[in-house]
Amino acid sequence: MHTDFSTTLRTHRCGALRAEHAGQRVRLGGWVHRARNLGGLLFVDLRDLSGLVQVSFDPQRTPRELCDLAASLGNETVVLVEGTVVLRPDAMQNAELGTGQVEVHASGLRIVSPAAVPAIPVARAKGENLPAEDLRLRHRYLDLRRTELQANLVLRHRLMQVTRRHLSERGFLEIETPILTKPTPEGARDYLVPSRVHEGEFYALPQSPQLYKQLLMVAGLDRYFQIARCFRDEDLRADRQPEFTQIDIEASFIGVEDVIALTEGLVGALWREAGFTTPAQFPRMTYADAMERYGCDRPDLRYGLEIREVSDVFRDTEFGIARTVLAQGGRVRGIAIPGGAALSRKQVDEIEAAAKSAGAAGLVRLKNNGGQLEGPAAKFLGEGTAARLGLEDGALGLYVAAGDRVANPALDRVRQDVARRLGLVSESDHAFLWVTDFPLFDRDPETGALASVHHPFTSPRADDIPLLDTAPERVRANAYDVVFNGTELGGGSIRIADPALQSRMFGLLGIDEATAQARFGFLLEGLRAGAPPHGGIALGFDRIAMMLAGADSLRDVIAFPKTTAARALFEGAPSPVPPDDLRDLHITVTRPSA
RNA sequence: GGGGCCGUAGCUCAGUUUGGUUAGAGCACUCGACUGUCACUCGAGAGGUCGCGGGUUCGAGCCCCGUCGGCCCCGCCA
Repeated sequence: MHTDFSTTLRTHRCGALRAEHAGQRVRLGGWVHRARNLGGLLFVDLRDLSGLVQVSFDPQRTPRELCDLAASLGNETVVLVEGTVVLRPDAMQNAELGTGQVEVHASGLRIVSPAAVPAIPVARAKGENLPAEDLRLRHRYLDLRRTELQANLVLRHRLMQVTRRHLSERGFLEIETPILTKPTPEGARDYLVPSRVHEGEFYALPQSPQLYKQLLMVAGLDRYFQIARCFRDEDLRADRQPEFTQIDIEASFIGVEDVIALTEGLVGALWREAGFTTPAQFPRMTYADAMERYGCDRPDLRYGLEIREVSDVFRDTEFGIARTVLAQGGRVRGIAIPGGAALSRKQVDEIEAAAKSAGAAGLVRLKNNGGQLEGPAAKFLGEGTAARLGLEDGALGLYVAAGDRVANPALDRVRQDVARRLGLVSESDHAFLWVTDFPLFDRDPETGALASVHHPFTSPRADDIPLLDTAPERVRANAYDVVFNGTELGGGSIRIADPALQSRMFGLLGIDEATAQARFGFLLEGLRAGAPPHGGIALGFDRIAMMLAGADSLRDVIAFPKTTAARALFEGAPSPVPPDDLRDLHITVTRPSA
C-alpha cells in the first residue's frame, strides 16, 4: 500500500500523522473541517481524504498575523499549513481520532481558496440527520466530502482493482465493447441515441455487452471480462439505477461447473478485500427446490421458515377454502413459525396484508396454544393435526391455499416479513447460494406464449433437449444465479454454440427467421463461423459494493447517481436541447396537447 | 402507469390533530467575550414566498383541488 503522499506542496496527508512523526516539520493541505477559538488559543481541524488532524495556533509561539488569519477561517476553506508535529500531553489526547496523540503547531498558513458557507453541512453535529437526499445530490461535491461516502468510493475502487487482478491472473482479457450499439427489441427499454449522419436511425446504449462478449468467444479471445457500464430505461428503486456497472465475464471451452468455481473465487476475493470471509464453495439449490421451499428464486438462507406443503392435512375436511382450491388442483402450503403465537393479532393482520398485496386471497392461521389448535380452520381439523403440521406448542402456522403462481410470491413475502418481525435476520451473517437449473422458458399465463427466463442465447440442458418440442416449459437451462442474503448478485448461463439450435430457439420464442436475422443476424452469422462452447456470468458491481460498504442505497456507492425519477440533480440532466441541435439530428419533439 | 410518505430559516426539525396575537428551537452564519479545546463555552444579532398555483373562510403553515420535487413500494427491469 502506497503511503508516501508527499508532493511539492505537502509532506504528508493530514490523517497520517502519528506519535512517530513528533518533532518533524510538516506541510499539509486540506479543508478547514471545524475551528475552535478559545480566545487567543485556536484549534483548526484540518481534513483531507485520509482524515483529520488538529492544528493549533497559540499566541505565545505563533506570530500575531498568523493567529488573526487563522481566526478568520471559515469552514471548508482550503489551506496550506506549515508546522511542527508535537506529541500532545496525556490529558489532551483524543482517542477518537487516528491522529489524536499529536497536533501540529502552526508556523505558516496560506489560504488557497476561501469557501462559501456550505449549502449543506460537511461537519455534522453528533446525532444530526443527514440533509435531504435531493440536497445531497444537488451539492454532491459537498456530500462527497463526508468520510462515509469517501470510504465507500475507496472501497469501490479496491473492489474494482481486485476484480481486475483476480481475472487478469486467470488469463481473462479486459476488452471494451461499444457504448453505441444496436437497439434490442426485447427486454428492458433502451436508451436511444439519434444518428446525425443517418437520418431517422438510432443507436442504443447497451443493456449488457451480451452479444459482443459471445462474438469475442467466436473470435477466439478465449477469456474476456469487462467492468461494463450498462443502461436500462426502466423505473428506479433503491437498488436500481438507469446506468449501472456489471462485472461481465465470458469464457470458452467451459461448462457450468467452471463458471461456478470461477465465480466463487472472484466473490471470495471481493469479500476478503472488504474484510469478510466466504466459504470455498457455496451451497447449491435447484430452481424447483428454491420455489418449493422458499417461494422465490433467490431465497435468503440466513433463517429457516421453510415452506411445507400440508395439502394432505386439509384433504377430505369440510374447510371450504381448502376444499375448493384442492379440487381445482391447487395446494395448501405454508410456514410453521416456532414461537409465532406471540405475534399479536395486529401483527398477523399486517403480515396477511403483505401476502394479499402479493396476490394471495388471505392466510389460514393456526396456532398451537398448549397443545390446543386454535384458529378459524381448527374446528375442521382432527386430533393430532398440530403434529402433522409441525406446529409445536407456541407455534403459529400461516398457510396459503392457491396455485403455486399465487402462493409462491405470497409465501415469500410472509417468510421475509415474519423473519424481520421476529428478528431472525442477522446482518452479520453471509449466506451465499447458487440457484441452478432454471427453466429455459416461462409461459405467459394470458397469451400462452413462451418467453426466455434468462435470455434467448441460453442453452438447454442436454438431457432436456428432447422436451423442446413436446413440453418446452419443462426444459431446464444451463443457467445459474448466485445469491447473497436474499439478493441476486448475478447470473449467467452456458450459451448456445450451435447455430441450428439457436435458430430453433428463436422459433420456439415466436421469432421468425426474418426477424431473428434483423435483430440478431450478426450473432447467428458468428455462430455459423465456428463457435466454441462458451458461457459466463454478469455480477452486479454496484450492488456488491453497496452490500460490502454496508450502504442502504446504491446512490451511496456511486459518485454521481440519478434520482428515482432518473434525473441527475447536480448537473441537471436530462435537459432540453436547442432547436438547431434537434434539427441536425432530424428529431422533432411533440408534446401531448393540453 | 398505480399506491404510500415527505416538503416550514442555509441545514436538521417542532408547530398542522381542534384554522385565530408578531411562525419557534438546535446547528450554521455575523458581532462580542473567553489561552487546552476536540459537537469548546457564554452573550447578542441577522436570517422565512411555511415547495408552487388556485379555492373555501372574517381569517389558512394548518382545510379542499391541482401542480412540482424527493424518497419507498407495485407494475416494469429478456
